Amino acid sequence: MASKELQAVRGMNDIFPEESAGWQALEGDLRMLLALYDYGEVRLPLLESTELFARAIGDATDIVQKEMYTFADRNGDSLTLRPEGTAGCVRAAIQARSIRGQTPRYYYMGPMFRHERPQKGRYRQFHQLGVEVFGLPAAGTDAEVIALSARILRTAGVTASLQINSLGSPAARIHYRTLLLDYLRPRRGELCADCRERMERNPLRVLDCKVPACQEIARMAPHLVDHLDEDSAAHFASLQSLLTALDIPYLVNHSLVRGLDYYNRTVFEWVTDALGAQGTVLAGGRYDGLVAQLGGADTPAIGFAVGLERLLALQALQGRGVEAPRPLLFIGALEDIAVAGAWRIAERLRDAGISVVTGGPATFKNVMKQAERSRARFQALIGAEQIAGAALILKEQAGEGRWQGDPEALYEGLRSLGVDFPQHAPHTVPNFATARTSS
RNA sequence: GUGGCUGUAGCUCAGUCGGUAGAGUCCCGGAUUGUGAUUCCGGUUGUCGCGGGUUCGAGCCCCGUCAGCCACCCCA
Repeated sequence: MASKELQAVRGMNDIFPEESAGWQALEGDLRMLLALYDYGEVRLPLLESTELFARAIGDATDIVQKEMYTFADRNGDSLTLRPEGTAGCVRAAIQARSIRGQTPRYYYMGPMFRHERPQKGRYRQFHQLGVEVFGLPAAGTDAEVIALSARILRTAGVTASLQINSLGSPAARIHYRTLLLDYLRPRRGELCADCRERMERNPLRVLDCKVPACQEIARMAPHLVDHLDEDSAAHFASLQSLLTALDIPYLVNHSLVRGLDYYNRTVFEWVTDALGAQGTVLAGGRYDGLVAQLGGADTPAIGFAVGLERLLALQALQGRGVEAPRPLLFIGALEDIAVAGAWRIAERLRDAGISVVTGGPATFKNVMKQAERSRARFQALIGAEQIAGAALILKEQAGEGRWQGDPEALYEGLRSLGVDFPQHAPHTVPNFATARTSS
């Protein structure tokens, strides 16, 4: 009896080999870049206590208000699938006491979850690379973190533009907020309904409303950067001169305020108009108060996150595809009697690091079709004749290369056609690993 | 959470006024071939996204629902 076909949860995607090859290439490039800046990977739980996100991100934010996957554990605890990575990373750093007297640079890569309506560049399960630096308050750190973000985009081959702003100290922000409200209140009637709502919840958000009338009002509003505390103003000025020195072009966007409560001073975003409404590909900022707020020692920090789906989408748009890896050799058995011999040869070649895909037994024509479909660089067919001692033909599928000889000597045949050994070798180094293992 | 568009074969798509499920491609088996060709024969291409309703009769009309896409909101 046929039952209803099961399908993935809305907004959660399966990634098959044609695509995962591109993911792996990107992830590999990212890890290489992170090593250049001495970042170490932290692998964090996908699930945290709901309270962590409520405290870190802010009770009034959209993420906490309506976008979290929250449910009760069997013992009644409220748990939440992480909607972003910073909160969990800070919690982990505090818990491990890893930031006492240290200045670690961490990164993590993996899925995040937000219950929003899916659309282009926005999914309910999506993937981010996040980086966080602890214990370094100076603007030089901000500049280096932004330089890393620029290098990531450059290496990925995507073009986007950098926007920066400063939110100042929490006190300066509160002061500015009252100034802004004083400015907005007489013009309340000209604002859209959303913005009248924003005036109550988060007045800074009025500044980047898309409604023309609101933009008009926002353009004349007092600028946050004109009302920074002295230290934050100096910090921001220092950052700008460092970016200039590093040849990183940027634009100061006075309406860039970010959606999470924990930011202070530097905030930045790399944006593009190539992805429809989801233009932010990488974003982050400084969050000097969060570690203390979550119970750790007072520790400055800064970080950012890149959306991997958006990065890959931009790469695809800009023609930077990655071809799925193909096997080196196809070995096809023609008759049943040839299977054992063919499989044994395949295993021996794999011992030598050669990637081999097998096919058959089937008719000659169909084995040839399988060979073509395998996308292997070389093919060799083994039939009853070869088992009985006849020579085997090794040929290059898309080229002219040919070799003929004993099936047992296929290794030599491949070498004579210019194949280097091994193609794949294990990465683990036994001596090093055992020396460091303590448990 | 709100709105618009779209769901028919593995894939790309037709389907008229409501009247018996279509094309191309791909795939599988076979004949010829005897190191990827051509030709020929045969086969599956399907709960028309799902569930109701109207009707003698629904792929088509109505309601609901699910999914995808796009936009709002918001964000990576």
